[in-house]
Amino acid sequence: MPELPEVETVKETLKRQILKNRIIDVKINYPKTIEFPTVEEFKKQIKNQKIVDIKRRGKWLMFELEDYYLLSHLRMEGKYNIKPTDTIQNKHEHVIFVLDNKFELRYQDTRKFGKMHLIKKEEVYDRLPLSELGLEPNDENLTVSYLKEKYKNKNLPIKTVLLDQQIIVGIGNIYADEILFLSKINPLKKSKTLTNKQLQLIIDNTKIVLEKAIKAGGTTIRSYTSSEGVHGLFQHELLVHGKEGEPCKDCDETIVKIKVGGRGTYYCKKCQK
DNA sequence: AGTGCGACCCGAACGC
DNA sequence: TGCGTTCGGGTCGCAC
Repeated sequence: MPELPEVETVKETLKRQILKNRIIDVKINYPKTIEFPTVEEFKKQIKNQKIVDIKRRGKWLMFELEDYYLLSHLRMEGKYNIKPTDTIQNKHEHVIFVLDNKFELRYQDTRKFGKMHLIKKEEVYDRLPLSELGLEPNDENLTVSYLKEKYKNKNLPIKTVLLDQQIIVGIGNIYADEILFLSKINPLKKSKTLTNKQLQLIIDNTKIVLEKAIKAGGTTIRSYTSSEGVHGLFQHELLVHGKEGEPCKDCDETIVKIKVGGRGTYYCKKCQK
């Protein structure tokens, strides 16, 4: 389940592997992965493009090519494998980028939820999916007044708005629980009723949780070998998420699980009033 | 406009 | 080699 830290780790790993390689062909085994443009246009346009750089915006991986950006969202289970051309394809490798060095970059996604876009470089930030994204967690413009403005017309629980990628990018279901636990805020609390102090705590803890997870992703990533996938691991220490029935790390109260906006939500009733 | 929910997927976990 | 059902995760599209 890649969230921002996992995407960051994948980005760094791939940069060490495939920069400067040229895509000489692409095979698309599951066409619905390609969201834009059409599969035929996608194939035609990406052919013979060199991979110049790899970036990230929110949870989107951005392969910078010569004329295009290839945007790739891993959703829950997307990962990239780099394998020699003659390696048998496994059944979950849906998009195969044939490189000019006898290797292939293969997008593997068991759940088939991941999406790709191929967009002209000059347009990439001005059109979907990147145009609507909110601030990166480490953006200096992420302030209490920014959140106040964004939250003022919403009547939703803070847990729900933390997942809104149009406000802050990169927070997924797991990290949202962790951020609220550290901030001692009830996930059901309406976001527009939060105090300045609580909003500042959310900002601080968002940065802390995501940066810590990026570091953990960097240290636990499996190194690439020909038979192994390149993918982010999610192995850092979680405080509340998934801990239903276990004692709170702070007060020993039993962690409970509820649904907020349809999403499994874990919290401590005593610490997060 | 904001809000809620089903759809998209399939492996794992669960219930019997 | 048990089998059918439920769940979850991020995002979008649709209905209200």
